[in-house]
This record gives sequence, C-alpha cells and structure tokens, in this order.
Amino acid sequence: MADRNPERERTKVTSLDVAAKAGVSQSAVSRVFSGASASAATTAKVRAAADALGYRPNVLARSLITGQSRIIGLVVAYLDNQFYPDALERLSHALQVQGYHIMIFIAGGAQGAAEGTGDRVIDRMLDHQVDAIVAASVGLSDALVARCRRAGIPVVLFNRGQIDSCGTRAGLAQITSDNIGGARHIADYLLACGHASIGHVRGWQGSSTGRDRTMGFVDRLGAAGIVPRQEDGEYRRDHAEAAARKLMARGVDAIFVGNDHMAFAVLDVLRHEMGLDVPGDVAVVGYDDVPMAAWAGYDLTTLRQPVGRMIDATVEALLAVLGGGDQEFAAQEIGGPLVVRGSTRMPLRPVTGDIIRHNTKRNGHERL
Amino acid sequence: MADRNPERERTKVTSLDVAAKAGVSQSAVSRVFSGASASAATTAKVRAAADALGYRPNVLARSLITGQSRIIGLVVAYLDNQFYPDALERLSHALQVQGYHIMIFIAGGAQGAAEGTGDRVIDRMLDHQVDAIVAASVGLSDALVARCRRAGIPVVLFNRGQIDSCGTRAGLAQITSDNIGGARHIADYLLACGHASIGHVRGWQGSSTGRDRTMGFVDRLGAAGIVPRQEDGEYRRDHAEAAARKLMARGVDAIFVGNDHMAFAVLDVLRHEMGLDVPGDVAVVGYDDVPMAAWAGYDLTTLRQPVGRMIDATVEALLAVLGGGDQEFAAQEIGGPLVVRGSTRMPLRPVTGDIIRHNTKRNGHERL
DNA sequence: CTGAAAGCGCTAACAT
DNA sequence: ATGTTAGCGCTTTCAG
Repeated sequence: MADRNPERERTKVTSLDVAAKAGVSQSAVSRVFSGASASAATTAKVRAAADALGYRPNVLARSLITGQSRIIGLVVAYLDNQFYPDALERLSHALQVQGYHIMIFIAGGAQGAAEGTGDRVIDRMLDHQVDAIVAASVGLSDALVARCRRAGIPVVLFNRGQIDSCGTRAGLAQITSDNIGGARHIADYLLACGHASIGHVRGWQGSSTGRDRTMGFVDRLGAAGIVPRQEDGEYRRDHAEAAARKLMARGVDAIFVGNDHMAFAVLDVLRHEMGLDVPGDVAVVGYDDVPMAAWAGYDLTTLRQPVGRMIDATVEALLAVLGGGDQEFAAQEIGGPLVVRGSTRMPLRPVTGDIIRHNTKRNGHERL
Repeated sequence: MADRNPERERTKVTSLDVAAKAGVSQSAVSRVFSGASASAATTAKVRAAADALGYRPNVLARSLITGQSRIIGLVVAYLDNQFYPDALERLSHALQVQGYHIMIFIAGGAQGAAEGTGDRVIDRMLDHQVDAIVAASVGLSDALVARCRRAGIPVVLFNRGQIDSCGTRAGLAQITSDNIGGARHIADYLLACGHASIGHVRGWQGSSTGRDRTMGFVDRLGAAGIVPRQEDGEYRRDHAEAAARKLMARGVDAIFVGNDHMAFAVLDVLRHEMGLDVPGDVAVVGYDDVPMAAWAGYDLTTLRQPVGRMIDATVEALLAVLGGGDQEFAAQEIGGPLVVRGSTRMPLRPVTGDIIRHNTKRNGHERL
C-alpha cells in the first residue's frame, strides 16, 4: 500500500499492536473490547496500551464476523413535512442509546420519485448489511418485502400500513396512528360546531394514511347524512392550494385537510389570497400537529400524531425483532388527541373524546 | 451457528457459491462485481449464476480490504430549522449519485446538548470507518479535529466556519454562505428604506454564522452612524419571541433577525400578540430563505443561502479530498441574493447589489 | 482465564 | 484473462 499521502493513513492501530504493547495475545484484546471474560489484570494492561496507542476496534471487521452491523437502514420519502425531521431526530436518539446507527436514504427527492427508487435504495441497504430497515411513509412492493425476508432483514413500517396482494399484513411490523379514528373524531367535532357544508382535501390516496383519514372522515359524516366535497391534495402544497380554491368556489364552511403541511397552504390561500376570515368564514382542521401548527401565524386545530410514542413503538418493535424472535408483530395504531386551536369555531354542543384545547395567545392549555 | 430462527438467515449466498455454480474461481466472481477485467464469457456465466442465486456482494467484506466504506458520516445539530432537512435531502441525493451513503448523527437533541455529545458521536463514526465526516452547523473541538486527522478521516464543515486556537483554519474544508456580506446587504437595504431606529435579534454568538451576521450588520450600520439595539436569539424560537418584545419596548421600526426560523417567531409576536402591522409599524428581515419564508402567512424578506450551491460545493470538496489529494481546501463562501417580500417597506432610494423582488400574491418575481 | 488457530466474505498481488 | 494464495481486523472455538 503506497504511502502516497504522508498526512493521512498515519496510524492504523490494530488489536495486534495493542496486544504487543500490553504483552498479551491478540484475542485477549478482543475479549476486553467485546466485553467477554477477562481478568482485571489483563483488562487493565490492555486498556492502558489501547489508550496509549489510541486504539479503537474496527467495527467493520467485527460486523463481518458477528453478522451484526448495528446499522439500521432508514428510508424516508421526503423531509419537507416537519413531521419527518422530528421523527428522524427522535429515532436517531433512541437508536443511538441502543448502540445502533442510522443509514439514511431519502427516496422521494423533490417530488416523489416513486416506487422505483425505493427498490434500488433497499438493495443498497441490503448490500451494506443493515440489521433492519425502517420505512417511513414509504410503500414497499411485495417483491421487495420478499427480498428482505429472504435476506433475513426485518422491516418495520413507520406511519404507513401495508397489506400485500394476499390481503395479509405481509408479516411486517407497522406503526401508525389511528388514522380512521382520528378522522372520525374530526368529523364529530366539525358536526358539533354546526357545520353542514363540509369540504375535504385528501391526502395521497396511494398511501394508507391518505386513504384511512379520508375513509374515517367520509364515513362518519355519511352517518350524519352529510357528503363532503372532496379534492385531491396529494400531500403537496401546490395541490392543496388549488383544492382550497375549488372547495371555496363550492361554498363550504369547513375544511378537513389531510395533513398540517397542506393545511398551512389552505390557510394561506383562505386568509391571504381570498381575504377570508378563519374560522368566521370557514373553519380548517389539519392532521399531525407539527410544531408549526401551534405558531400564532397558523394556530391550527389538528389531530395530533404522537410522534414520541410512535417512535418508541418503532424502536421496541425493532429491538424485539432484532432480539431473535420473529414473532409476527401485530400492527400498532397509536391514537392521539384532537388539539383545538383558533382555526375552528366553538362547538355548539358538548363534544366527547380525547380533546386538548390550546389557547395560543395565553400560551396555556387545558384538557377537556 | 444455531438455526434458532427457521425463517430468517436463510440464504447467505457468497461469491464462493456463485463461483461453484458458474464453474469459475471465486476471484473471477469478485472481478466481475468489482468491475475489474473479465472476459465476456465469464462475465455472462457469473452474472447468470449470481442472478439465479440472488447473490449480492457483501460491502462490509469489501470495505475491510479496500479501506473504503463509502459511508459519509453526517453530524447535524438539529433539524427543526427547515434549512437542514432541505440540505440533508440534497446532500443525500448528491452522494447517492456518487455511490456514497450517509450515516447520520443528530448532535443537538431537543436543545443543543453541546460539544460533549459531538465528540462521542464522532468517535462512533470513526469506529464505523466512515470515509469522511460532514459537520453541519456543528463546531468541532481542536482535539476532535486532531483525532480525525490522525485517523486519516477528512472533515468538511457545512454552514460553519472554524478557526483553531492557532488562528488558522485547521486545514478543514469549510463551506458557508457570505454571512458578513449578506448582513451588510441587509443593513444597506434597511438604511435605503429610511429606517433609523433599528433592532437586531442575534443568532447564537458561539457560531460563526451568528457572529458574522451580527458583525456585518453592526459594522455597516455603524458606518452610517447608527447603533442597533441588540438582543440574543440564540437561534431559538422562545428566545427570539422574548427578544422581539424587548426590542419593541425600545421602539425600533425595523428588525434584522439572525435566521428565518427566529424571524417567524418575531413575526408571530409582532402581528398576533402585539397586533402590529408589518411592515407598517415595523419591518422584519430574516436570513436563509427557507421555503416557508415565501408562504403568504409570513411573506418574509430574507437573505437567501443558496443551499443547492452550498451542497454542490460540499460534495465537490468531499470528492476532492476523498480522491487522494489532501490539498488544503480553501474556505468557500457562497453569496446569495436578498429576496425582498412583504415584510419590508419600499426603499426610498435606489438600492444596489443582488436583489430579487418577490410578489407573493401574484406568484411572480422579477430580478432588479 | 488465556493463547493458538481458524475463519467471516471479499480483494489484490502473484503466478499461470 | 484466470486461478491460486494471502491476507483486511476482528471474533470465536478449542486446547492448555
């Protein structure tokens, strides 16, 4: 190996060097650093030698043998919805505590580069011998799931449910919020506020979250004899803006938007482009409760997805499946409260269910 | 190795298996997959056998030999400022194209867990044999820089300048925007708008961006005989809110906020808490031009940090340094335009410099 | 408890 | 161009 670079590649300290300096065998060094049995005496000698030499075990070599890279592959569709950076940050911390690290792949790009990309990306992860894969809001093809299974790599779906072509859950662990229940809750609340002409900006119907939220909302309104006007938002800001205009042209007085990110676009159109009063002229409800929803500039009533608990569940599922058991992990749905802020009117009659009323101005909140 | 798990760990196809099936030597297989010389005939045989077996080379084993993991360690302080998710997304794509992957570490946590965390995190990266480290808005201690250098791992600083205790750049590649120049530009613009009672919400003064922006702004105003009122924002939303209140109590009619994320907080306080008109009562300018700055709800005049070009420069620096050369990489400062939106008044006299005037309402823009 | 030896799956000289 | 032979740095039997 030519030393073409005098500054770099200086000290490649191996366990052998440490062993020599400590006057023990190389395997003794290995034992000390892998936490196997070793006498206090050797441990001390090895530690001293290692510190003096600045030795750190090579994780690659270790992984090659143990078959455990302690790397979790994370695929995430996009990062412009604040929900995901938040989730990523929490996941990163939680895994770090457990000694795992995240190799990240952003599938979507500017505008959902779609399924194709996801596949290549998963292949790269498999090549890197990740111990498991977390797919955040990314759908996996049946073929891909099969490939992961064959490679022995567990997959956990975050914020996305999935059912394979056989109608089963494909044995995939999947953590979502209770999207159907949440959407119903929103429908109930809007009804209680006395709205009768209701609109809905749908999330991407190719996703379970999009479908479930729409389903829960429409079903519940249907039970009250109301059919909402629907427009596609596709989880995209520009689509949501267009949808808002169309909905207002039809004269709705309340809109449920498929996620907060789109709801902000709707609010911008309503307040600043059309000069309407929210909630006076029209009420708006979102879904997620990202931090921005609480900002005075938006002050959005929304259904909270409990990111923290969803991440906890994800890590738990991950550890369980990594711990050797390949128990069929039931899909977990974690419910969250409706957070009522200034984008909706006061209910005309008492409402039930998990509700938090936020008073942004006074910076306080009380649970109803 | 006990087969305690009948479903997992099924197929561990190695190059040896492929060689056997293809009727060639194991090294032939290696050559085909590592792009070395191989005849068309063997290549075909090997490919066929590999496909049939579902073989994929083990990157870990490869890395152990070549000494190249093709993994880039990314340390980022926090993700709640939209600037970083955006940068991350672009970096991820750019590196993926080059065959590199990102191992991510989020240093900050909820509230800057500070330097200590960074160190441990860098150690973990080194353990994983990352080929290089990108530190985004994270300061590195001299000791840490030295450790990386000793380990032969190049470091690139993104959006952070750094000077070691000897007053040199520590030989680190560092990509930033022209923070001093940008802040001066903002000062000039505010002056041209006729403001004389000016406030400044400082970014974290422990960071080069915070210091440089403050310095450029204060110097330029000073040259015009104006001393701005200053408050610390620390790049934190809550601090920025408090700063806004204090500044208004002192009666300023224009505020330069150290970044967009804090500027949104300032705008919320001004418009919704104090009921003020922006820019009628007070003008506000931010720094970054994150997507949200263009949203009608904020419509913020701000200095654009050209994320795309900054990431391009980062990748370029990375590839250069990975390509074997350890040329001292000069610090790169990339300038951006002042994007004028509705949070500032019309200038009273002509202004010079790189300026873009956005008309959010009509969704168009023209370059002055 | 410790050392010697045998690999993990692959690449990189060497020969042929 | 292909096969043979050493290892990369470490963990893990297996003896002692």
